[in-house]
Amino acid sequence: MATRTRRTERREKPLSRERIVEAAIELLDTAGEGGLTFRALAERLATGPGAIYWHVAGKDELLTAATDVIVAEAMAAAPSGATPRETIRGLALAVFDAVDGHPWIGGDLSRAPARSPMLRVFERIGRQLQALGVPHAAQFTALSALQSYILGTGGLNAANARAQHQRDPGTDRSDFINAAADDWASLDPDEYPFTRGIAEQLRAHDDRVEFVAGIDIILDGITARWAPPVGG
Amino acid sequence: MATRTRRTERREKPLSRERIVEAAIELLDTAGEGGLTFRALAERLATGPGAIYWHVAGKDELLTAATDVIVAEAMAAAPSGATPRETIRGLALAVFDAVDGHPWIGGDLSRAPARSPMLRVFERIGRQLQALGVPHAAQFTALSALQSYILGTGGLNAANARAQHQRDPGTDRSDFINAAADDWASLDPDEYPFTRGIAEQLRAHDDRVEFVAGIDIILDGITARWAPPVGG
DNA sequence: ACCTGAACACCGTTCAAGT
DNA sequence: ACCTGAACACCGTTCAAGT
Repeated sequence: MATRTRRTERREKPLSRERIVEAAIELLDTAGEGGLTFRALAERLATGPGAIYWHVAGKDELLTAATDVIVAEAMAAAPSGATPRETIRGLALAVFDAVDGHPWIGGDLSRAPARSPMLRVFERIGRQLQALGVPHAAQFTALSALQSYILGTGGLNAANARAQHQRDPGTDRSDFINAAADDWASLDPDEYPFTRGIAEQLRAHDDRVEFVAGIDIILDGITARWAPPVGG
Repeated sequence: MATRTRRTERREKPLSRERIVEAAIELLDTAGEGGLTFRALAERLATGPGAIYWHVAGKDELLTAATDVIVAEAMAAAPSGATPRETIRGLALAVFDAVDGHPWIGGDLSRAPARSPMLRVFERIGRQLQALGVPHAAQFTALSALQSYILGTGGLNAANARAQHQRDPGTDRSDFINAAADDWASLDPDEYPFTRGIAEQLRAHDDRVEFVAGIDIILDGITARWAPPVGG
C-alpha cells in the first residue's frame, strides 16, 4: 500500500473476476456485442489478454457472467405487486427492461438457465402461478408458456436493436419503426392483405405496452383453463 | 459442354448463389453453426473463398439466405387445417419442426422479418386471427403475442440443442433432459421450492406437446378477450 | 463475367517467461 | 499466485491477377 510500484500506477485496483466482468459490461453497453474483445478488454484493464484468462475460463463464460449480473440487478429491482398477476407483470417487465437497457443480453438469455439468476426469475413467477391456483400438474406447462414468451420478446427486441444499430447507428428507434411500417404498407395487397392492414398499428404501437398485453393474454388463457374464476 | 476442361472435372455444375446456399445448409446441418466457414464452404465447392463473394455479399447474407430456404420449405409443407385454430397450430408446428431439424436457424429467426418467408408465416397466421373474429384494432397485439411465443420457443430449442451438443456431442436428448431434471430436483428446497416441485414434469415432458399447449393457451386468451365464444 | 488464392486485418486462446 | 505479451491457429473479407 505504501510503496507505489509501476503496476499500481497503471491500475488502481488489482485484477479480479468482478472487475473484469464489470469492464466487459461497460464495453458491451458502449460498443455492442462486437465490441467485447479480449484485446479491447485487456487495454481497458491496462493488462495483456492473457491475464484475463487467469480469472475467467473464456469468452463464453465472460458473456454469461455479464448477463447474470444484469439479470440479478433487474431481479433485485423488481417490485412485488399486490396480486399474483401484478407480481408476474413486474417480474416480466424487469426482464423486458433489462433487455431494453442492455440488448446484448437478449441472445444469451435463452441458454440453459442452470443456476443462473434467470432460474430465480422463473422460480418467482412459478410461485405466483401457484398462488393463482394453477394445479400442480399444469404448472410446468403454464410456466413454459410464459418463459418462451418472455425470452422470445427479449430475443426479438435484441435482434431489432442490432438491426437498427447496423442499418444506421445514428437513426432513431421511431425512424426504424416508421421505415418498417412504410415497408408493410407498401406490400402487395393480394399477397399480404393482413400485414398491410396492421402497418399503422405497427407504427403507433408501444413495445412495452404490447409486451404486457401478451403477458395478460397468456395469464387469461392459463387462469381460464386451470384457475377458478374467483382466484383470477 | 462437349469440351471438358479441368474446371468442369473438379465441379460438375457452375457456381451459383443457389448452389452456395445449398452447400451452406449441408455444412450447417452437419457441423453446426460453427461449421459454416468460407474456407470449408470453398473446399466443398472446389473453389477459393473469394469466389463465393461474387455470388453473396457476406456471411450474414449467406446465413439469412440459408434460413429463408428452410423456412420456405417448412411453409410449403404446412397443412391447412379445418378450423382457424388448427391452421394456426399447423403453421406454428411447421416453424417448430423446422427449428428442430435445423437448430441453427433458431438464432436467425428473430431478425427483422422484412421480406423473408417468416413474414409469410405471420401473414397466414394473421388471416386466421381475422377468421377467428379478432377485431382489427386488436390484431397487431394478438399476432405479436403469438410471434414472440413462436420465435421464443425456437430460440430456446436452438439454445438447448447448442448446449446439449457442446456439453457432450455423443449424448442423447433424453440424457440431457434427465440431467437438467436431476439438477432441479437437487436444488435447495428453501430457495427453489417451485422449481424442485416441477422437476419430474420437466423429465417427463414432450417439447412438441408443450409447444402446442402454449399456442392453445394464447389462443384461449385471445378469443376470450376479442372473439365471440361461438367463433372460438 | 467469373474465378483464384495469397494477403490483410482481425479474432480467441495458449504459454514460456517473468515478478 | 498472478501477470505479461508474443505467438499460434484460426476467422471474414479484399483484391490483384488470371481465364
